[in-house]
Amino acid sequence: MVIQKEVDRFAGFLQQQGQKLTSERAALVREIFSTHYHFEADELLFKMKEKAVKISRATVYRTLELLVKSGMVRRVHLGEEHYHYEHVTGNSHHDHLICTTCGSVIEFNDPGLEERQREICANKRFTPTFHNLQILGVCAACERKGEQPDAPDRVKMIQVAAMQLRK
Amino acid sequence: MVIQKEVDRFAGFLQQQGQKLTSERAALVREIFSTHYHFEADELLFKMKEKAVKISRATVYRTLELLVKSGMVRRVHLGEEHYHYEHVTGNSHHDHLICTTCGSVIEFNDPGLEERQREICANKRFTPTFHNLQILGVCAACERKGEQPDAPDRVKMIQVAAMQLRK
DNA sequence: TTGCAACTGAGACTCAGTCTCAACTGGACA
DNA sequence: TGTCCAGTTGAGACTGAGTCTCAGTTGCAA
Repeated sequence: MVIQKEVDRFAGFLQQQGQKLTSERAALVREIFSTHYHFEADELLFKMKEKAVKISRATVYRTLELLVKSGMVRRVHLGEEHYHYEHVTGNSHHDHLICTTCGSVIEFNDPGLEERQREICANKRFTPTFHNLQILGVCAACERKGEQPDAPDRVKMIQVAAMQLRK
Repeated sequence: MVIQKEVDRFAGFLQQQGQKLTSERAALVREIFSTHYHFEADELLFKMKEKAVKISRATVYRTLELLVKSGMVRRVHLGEEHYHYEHVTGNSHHDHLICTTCGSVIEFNDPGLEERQREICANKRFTPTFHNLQILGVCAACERKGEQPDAPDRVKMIQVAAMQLRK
């Protein structure tokens, strides 16, 4: 099973660091790699509570940090909000088109763009390690519907749920 | 004087909105357009206190919002931290190379890169309105010195100052 | 068993940014 | 002048994402 492979990969990383794979950490890895691609820390916390898996906020953040360290998860800024995370499958770096109307995120990878960036860095004698490109705009579906920009329902829902969790 | 031109431009925008140019707003515009290019809200607050100009945190944020609305200032993410702002002179859009060692920010504008992005959007039937590209890495000076990544002193200094301000 | 390091949850804390509200300002009008 | 009123201000409370602390738990090796 693909997800188990990711759990094992994480276990290997932890072992290297003299750390352990606990049931909480395994559950988080499974959740991250099974259902969603881009997610927020609070969203993850909410999903775990929903599934009656008892995990604290601190553990979620701690595990995300370890996953980022291991290279299995990446921290990204989507639009102007707080952090989002995305899991990394293989080595495929990609960038994001973000619809400001419905909040949907389209990923893309363009070798030409990457090559041009390398040239720019070379010209400026800058050694790049990572880059982050977001293009904000309106997706084809919203363009057709002619909808006005608004906070997407999914985001609102998660925010409300997260607030209730904290009480 | 160039700065006065910016103050007048902001006054014109405010008038359009049925709002007024107060001495606090003018002082903030002068500060923003006179000395620094990229700045943080707290850094601005600190500079105003240094100059014995009494302006509250709320007013700083309110004025920044108005400046962003007017198109004279842009909100950007540099690296992984909170918001930064930069003032917009003319229409020159640009992107950022961010040195993770010394924290310096190098701006660049590359028409080829912009063109490639437009092509990608066209392919995906996505209508772009704005984009945001940060390339993280090590600048030439730090590469020469062979320094280790660290939080830049300037940033630390501002953080300490901002904390003391809040007391 | 015991010792010990890694780990956990609960909740306090931090900090950038927002909101609220009473007080102030300055122009319009009587 | 006086007063009305919309726009603005500062002080400080509040919000929410993320971090830190600490006492209790777990699980492995000796």
